[in-house]
Amino acid sequence: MGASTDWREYLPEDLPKVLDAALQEFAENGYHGTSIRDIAARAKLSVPGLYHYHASKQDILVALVTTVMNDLTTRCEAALATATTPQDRFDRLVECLVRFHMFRREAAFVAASEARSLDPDQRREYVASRNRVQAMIDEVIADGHAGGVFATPYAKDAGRAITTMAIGVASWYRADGALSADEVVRRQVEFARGVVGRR
Amino acid sequence: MGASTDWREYLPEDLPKVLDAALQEFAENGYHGTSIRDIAARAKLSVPGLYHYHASKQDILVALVTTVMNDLTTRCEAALATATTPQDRFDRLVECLVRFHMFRREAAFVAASEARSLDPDQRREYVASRNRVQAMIDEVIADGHAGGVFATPYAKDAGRAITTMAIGVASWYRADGALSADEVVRRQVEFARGVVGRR
Amino acid sequence: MGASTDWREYLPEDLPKVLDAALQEFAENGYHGTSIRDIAARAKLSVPGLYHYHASKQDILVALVTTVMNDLTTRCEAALATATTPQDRFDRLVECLVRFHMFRREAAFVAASEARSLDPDQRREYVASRNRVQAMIDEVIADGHAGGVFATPYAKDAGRAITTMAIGVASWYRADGALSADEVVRRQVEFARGVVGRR
Amino acid sequence: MGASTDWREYLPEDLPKVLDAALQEFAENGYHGTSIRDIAARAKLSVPGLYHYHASKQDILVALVTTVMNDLTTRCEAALATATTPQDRFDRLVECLVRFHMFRREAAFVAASEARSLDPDQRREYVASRNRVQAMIDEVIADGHAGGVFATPYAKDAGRAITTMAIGVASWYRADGALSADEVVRRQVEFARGVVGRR
DNA sequence: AATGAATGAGCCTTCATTCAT
DNA sequence: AATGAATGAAGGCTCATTCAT
Repeated sequence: MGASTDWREYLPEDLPKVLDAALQEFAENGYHGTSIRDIAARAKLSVPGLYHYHASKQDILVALVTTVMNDLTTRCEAALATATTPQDRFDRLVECLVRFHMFRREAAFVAASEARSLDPDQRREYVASRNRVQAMIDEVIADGHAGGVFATPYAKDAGRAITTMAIGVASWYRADGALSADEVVRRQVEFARGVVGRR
Repeated sequence: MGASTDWREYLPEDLPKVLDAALQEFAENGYHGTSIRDIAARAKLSVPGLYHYHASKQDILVALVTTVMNDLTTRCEAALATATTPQDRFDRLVECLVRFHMFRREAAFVAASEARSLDPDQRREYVASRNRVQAMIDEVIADGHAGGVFATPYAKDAGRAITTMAIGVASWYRADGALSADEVVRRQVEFARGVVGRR
Repeated sequence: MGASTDWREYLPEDLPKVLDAALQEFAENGYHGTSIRDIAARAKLSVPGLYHYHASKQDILVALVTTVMNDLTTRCEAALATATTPQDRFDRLVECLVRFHMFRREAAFVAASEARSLDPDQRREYVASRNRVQAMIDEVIADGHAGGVFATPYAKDAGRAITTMAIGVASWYRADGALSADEVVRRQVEFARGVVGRR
Repeated sequence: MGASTDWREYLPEDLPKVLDAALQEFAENGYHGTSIRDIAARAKLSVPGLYHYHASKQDILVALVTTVMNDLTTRCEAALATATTPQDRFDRLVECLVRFHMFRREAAFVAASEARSLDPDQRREYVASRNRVQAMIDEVIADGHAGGVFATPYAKDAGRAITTMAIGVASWYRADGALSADEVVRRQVEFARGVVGRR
């Protein structure tokens, strides 16, 4: 399978059952609103059974966030890999961000909203990860501006606006919504293009 | 004081000390991550002293969210009140949303992120409130499109994208940042204009 | 009004409003199940307003129990005062006990059930009071047996059985029940006579 | 072991340690006067250790009351089972009631005095249970009256008086008292016989 | 005489976590 | 590998009581 298509493909998430259970619970009630017993119950495990897989509640959040961010980073890199023109790179990266927040809804949402519940060290790693993705889009926009393609000279602000929009998609998108996934993507990309402007 | 300028003015937030303390704590650690003792300590009160003012932890969150949403709604209505052309209405509403999320940062953030921690009834009220604001922007965009001013036919999607962006500002804006407040507003309005497009 | 009829007469209880409120609450929920706020609310007083009348919650219970026991003792003495024959003394004393537990239902019940919630000193006084009444009936029965009127040689056991029965009346008697008060009294006296036996 | 003697036999109560601890505490200080910490301490458990066995303080009371009432009901039925004549049935039932309140002193006392601390549903069940026992004695007395054995036509009132007396025994009986257990029983049965009268 | 505000101590319950079996 | 039993710490909340006004 070519790397150029990989980043668009979303198989049903295949998390270990503990992480899957934790993901659902964290998405619904937040990290602090979820007890280890809630997770164990959802995973159909006894509490000590759960500790067999993970050393602590924090450890579960870390595993989850790490998995999500790795997935996102890998896909973003793949999305950029095969594109050459700034416009192409921009379009693909935005599409990648949007798709990720559509098809990895809960995971993306939990990572974004529960990052603050991470212990300092892990939070730093998360932030670094986020920043890496943010840097990709900032750079693409700056390049596009330098290349006379994008109007906005505020690459960083525009980049932040665009990632914010993409993250927001995780809050409302449902697979069974009125629009097809591709149409949702198309519109979001169009909005993002509007943010950077044409020259 | 003219109603037309009111919505731009942000005096230092003047919450009762308990609500102020709760606001800071919720903003930093979330509703479930904050204990009633944390709030009492920050408010320099004993725990029962706190219960003298509020019947429960949930009650505090409700008071907070209600205050925020009333403030936001009132300002948005004021922002629209004196404007007539679609473009003007759009610009003012976006400016209003952005300013609110800049100068009522914590409150806006807490309302948005802890709505899920509200009891069902209060959550419904919050959602209704949110929807009222959302309807304002959707309508302005739809009007602008009908009037040949805005390019996008996707009023609802664009509206959602724009409020998402505005909410996002609450996550990073700091009064002591590099840009002046007015410059931040200017750029965000420009991005929002890009989302709906010119015709 | 002659002392000989006094002990049969029960005007509507005329307790100070705080004691009355406390009485109802203690009767319904017990001393430990009642909060000072419950009492204040029922008495339509603020909490400090209540402390204006009584130094403590315990103080209220003491006032209540003391009042009840004084009333009971006085009535029992009055009931015995005008009677001469053992049978007469027995009948009147039993009638007095029964009536008291009918018409001072809550008070008698609270005194009996919450004596254990009294501080040691007050508890001792209560017990002494109870014992005084108990001694009256025991003595009457013993006299009756010595005089060849009552069959039972177990004055103390019979006395205890009879007071127990009388106290029990407070648990079920209602002024609006099927039987007239006098009929209830008549039957209870008959049972008591059965306990001591005829000779 | 013959069913006919079973109901007279009282082995040392063999409650689970938590229930046993709760029983002693409730007997001494009442339900509301007892804290979960008191129970845990007496049971030599930590507080959460206690919650491993029971879901709540109320749950403990329910378990206790249910156990007591089942025991009482079973014994009363057994006591009646082998008797045929009204007098025999009466004697045995009274003996059974008295013995129960002697040898299950605390439990019987707690059930009777803390029924009001039960949640409404459980209270209803308790009352139903009590009523079942009450109905047994009422019926026996009524039968005896109909059969010309007992004088009293007031079966229900007499029944109530007798159960009241029996319950009262729980308040004062001590195994190390002056009288033998059998003598206590004998006297109480004699009193009860007096209440219903001979014909 | 009466009240709003306040508190130390304690309430029942649940937390994340561990350990013997 | 899996579970029942256990715990120190902390959760939200209420207690009886006091004091400034």
